Amino acid sequence: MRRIEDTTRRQVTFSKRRKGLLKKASELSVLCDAEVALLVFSPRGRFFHFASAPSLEGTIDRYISHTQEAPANKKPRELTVKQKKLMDKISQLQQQEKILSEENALLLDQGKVQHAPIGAPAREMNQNQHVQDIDVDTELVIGRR
Amino acid sequence: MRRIEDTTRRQVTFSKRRKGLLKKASELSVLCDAEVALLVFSPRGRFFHFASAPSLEGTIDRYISHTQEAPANKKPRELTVKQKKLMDKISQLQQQEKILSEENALLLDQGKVQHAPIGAPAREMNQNQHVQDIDVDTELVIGRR
DNA sequence: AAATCTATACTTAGACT
DNA sequence: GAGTCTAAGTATAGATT
Repeated sequence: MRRIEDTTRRQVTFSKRRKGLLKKASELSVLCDAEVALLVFSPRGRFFHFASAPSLEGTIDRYISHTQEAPANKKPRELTVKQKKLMDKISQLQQQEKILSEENALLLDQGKVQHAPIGAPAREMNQNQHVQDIDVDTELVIGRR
Repeated sequence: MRRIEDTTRRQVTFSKRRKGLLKKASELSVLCDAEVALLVFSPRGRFFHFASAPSLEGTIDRYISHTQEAPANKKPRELTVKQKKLMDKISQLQQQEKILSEENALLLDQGKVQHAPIGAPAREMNQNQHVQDIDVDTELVIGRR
């Protein structure tokens, strides 16, 4: 099976098979109670799709969630530099969050009890400021239309 | 055309038609030089897919870019699904951090207490549950483990 | 580009392994 | 669950409008 070289024949075949594929996708979802999403870009960039769920985005989101639950096959070597930066940012934020949580817990404790717990005061408060800001453009976050 | 009620028949049909659908998706992409992505969730949540492009996420990204109309809004053309997830996670963490910071400031002000030593385990601080946890695979984090 | 027609190839339900 | 077989139904290439 090869690409159809004749442009006219290819376009006609694309139209016919696309229609058939969409129909079969629909049938699978109905007969078998499956959630099906189909995305097709023509060679010239026109977009066609089918989604059995109320929205295509819904199924895409489900896929995204699904992949998050399967961490086993992820390889760090596939990551782009940008993604590394984002994950460093996450690490940093998680660290800050941990520090703030601990601090809050202690403050709450002090409020109830009359004195601070007798723990080793390892760090100072303004240690928080020492966490370097990683310059990730979080303006980009929106993403889901 | 209706859902097949008999469980065994439905499962067999799902298996057969799924295979046929994936094949036809592949054929369309090859014969007509189209970019095709197919996502299928079985009734029990198992995931199957086909992608003619190197990755399913690539086609999803193309769709996302495609739906982003306005050029006025500077949209990331190359935003991958992974990056989307990471940035969602960052948003979430930033939100949590803000909440914690405010709470912290409030506690300091109210109690007029000294800076607390850091390091005690955080307890009973998880009233912040209204921030929904986005399940990003932080196993991917590099160089922090 | 799309609709119709038709011969043929392909897919598939059901039964069985 | 997956592979095989087969009859019957379906999809589709090519021609035509």
